[in-house]
Amino acid sequence: MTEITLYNTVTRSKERFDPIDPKNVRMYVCGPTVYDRAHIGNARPVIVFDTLFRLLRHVYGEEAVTYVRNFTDVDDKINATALARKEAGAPGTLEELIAERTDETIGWYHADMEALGTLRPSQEPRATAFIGQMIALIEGLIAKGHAYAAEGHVLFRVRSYEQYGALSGRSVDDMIAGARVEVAPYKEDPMDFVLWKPSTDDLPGWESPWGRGRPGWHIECSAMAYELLGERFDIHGGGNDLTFPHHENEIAQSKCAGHAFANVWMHNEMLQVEGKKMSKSLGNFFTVRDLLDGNWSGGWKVPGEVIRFVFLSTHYRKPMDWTEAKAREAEATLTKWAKAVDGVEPADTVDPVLLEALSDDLNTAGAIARLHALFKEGNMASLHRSLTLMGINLNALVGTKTLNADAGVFEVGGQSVDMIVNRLLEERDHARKNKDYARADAIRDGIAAAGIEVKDTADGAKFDFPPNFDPTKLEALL
RNA sequence: GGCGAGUUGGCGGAGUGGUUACGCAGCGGAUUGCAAAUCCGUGUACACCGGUUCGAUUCCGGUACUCGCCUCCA
Repeated sequence: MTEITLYNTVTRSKERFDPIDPKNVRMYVCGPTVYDRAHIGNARPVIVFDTLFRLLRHVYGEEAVTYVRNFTDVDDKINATALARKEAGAPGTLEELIAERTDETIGWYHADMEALGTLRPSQEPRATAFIGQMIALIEGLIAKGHAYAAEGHVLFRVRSYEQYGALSGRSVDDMIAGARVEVAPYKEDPMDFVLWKPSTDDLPGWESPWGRGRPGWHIECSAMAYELLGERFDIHGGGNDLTFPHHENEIAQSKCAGHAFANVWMHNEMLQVEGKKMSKSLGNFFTVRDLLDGNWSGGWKVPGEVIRFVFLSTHYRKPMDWTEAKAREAEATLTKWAKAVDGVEPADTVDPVLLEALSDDLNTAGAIARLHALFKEGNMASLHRSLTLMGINLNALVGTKTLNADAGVFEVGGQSVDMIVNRLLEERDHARKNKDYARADAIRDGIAAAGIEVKDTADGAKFDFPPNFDPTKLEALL
């Protein structure tokens, strides 16, 4: 049995992973709040934990691993989005808005994440399907003195849980000294956080012992993890920004409810773009869809496999910088490998060096170094198998773009650009055959002036349209 | 202010108490009408200051800088 080592935030060290039950390995990862498209920062935990999911399935068997990732579909931001849409006169109820994002077949989230080569989790619960369980959990906490109702709210009594702060390494007193905690009149203590809050008639709400209301954010995950994975499970994951308060609060709620909860806590580091925190004001905020569609500062369509590869090239516990240069490099590497493994059957067994790297706290960068080595050794069957294990499917990258691809949208003088370039390249071919290299190079240089690079391959001349392509320059050649 | 993470060659990015990471770029060569692609070869870097040690980039302490969290942002 392959030994897996994982870094546990609780102990701040790498530990050997010992599943509670090797035939039933359980992992919970906090999923998205579906108020908008997933941005590329959201994609990091999705890719990281998908890679872990694949590794666990490889080691313990596909049927032995349960991976739960929730949708938070009750939240103030969602309400705000729905309200904004209503005020703009756009059709669609709140429920339709949520479905647009989460639906199994048409939802944005699945479409975007699957483009990144991620498997569907075993279960993807929506928080609103577990309101009853949340209420039961809250009632239990009240009965044990860990929570109290006040003015339609129910609050968790943080001081009643001595271990509070253990995960994030901070003390309650220090946090209060930070003076940024919300002080509401109904709170016994400034640190107490909301388990349940009242809803007005125009907001989503459910009947409860404390009146019509909706759950707080943290209780959702405690309730769903307990319901779907049991009172004790193996791994709980999420972004490092969730460590506090979200995960700290989950632990407090679940432990006080009498659950052992998660053994290992894993957190991925944050992502930046071109060296800066992603933000709309800096113009470096992209959704996954923006990248896939070429609607970002790089201006070109980044294949999902390339996005995945860029993410995997940095260890998950280190800050990662998304840059166009990295995306270019990744694309070049994957294109090279795609040609190499095209038509090659994957090996039956996984390369042990690669598996060892992945098993060492998901050392994906080390694993990629091994991929390079396999390529250099010419072991394409093993390379293919390794890529598959890491969720990198290169089928979409096989073959270069040829003359007719993506070209029809440009027109010069009423003729489509692919027609023009095709004709010019035919003329160039003719010139080359007649050893009229001056004419051949003049044509290539002319096309290059428009930003199109022409390369001769074994299958004839090929070219790509770069982002700075300027079709008007072709007029000089007509 | 409190807590935490990080600082590796031109760039990206692993790892290790003493031996080449790896990739990209660059440089040299092969091949090619010329380019491109491909192939071969080529690079002793680990923020700073102390300490431990026979020996530290790797362990310990401090300094500087960067970043994150402390606001229901992955």
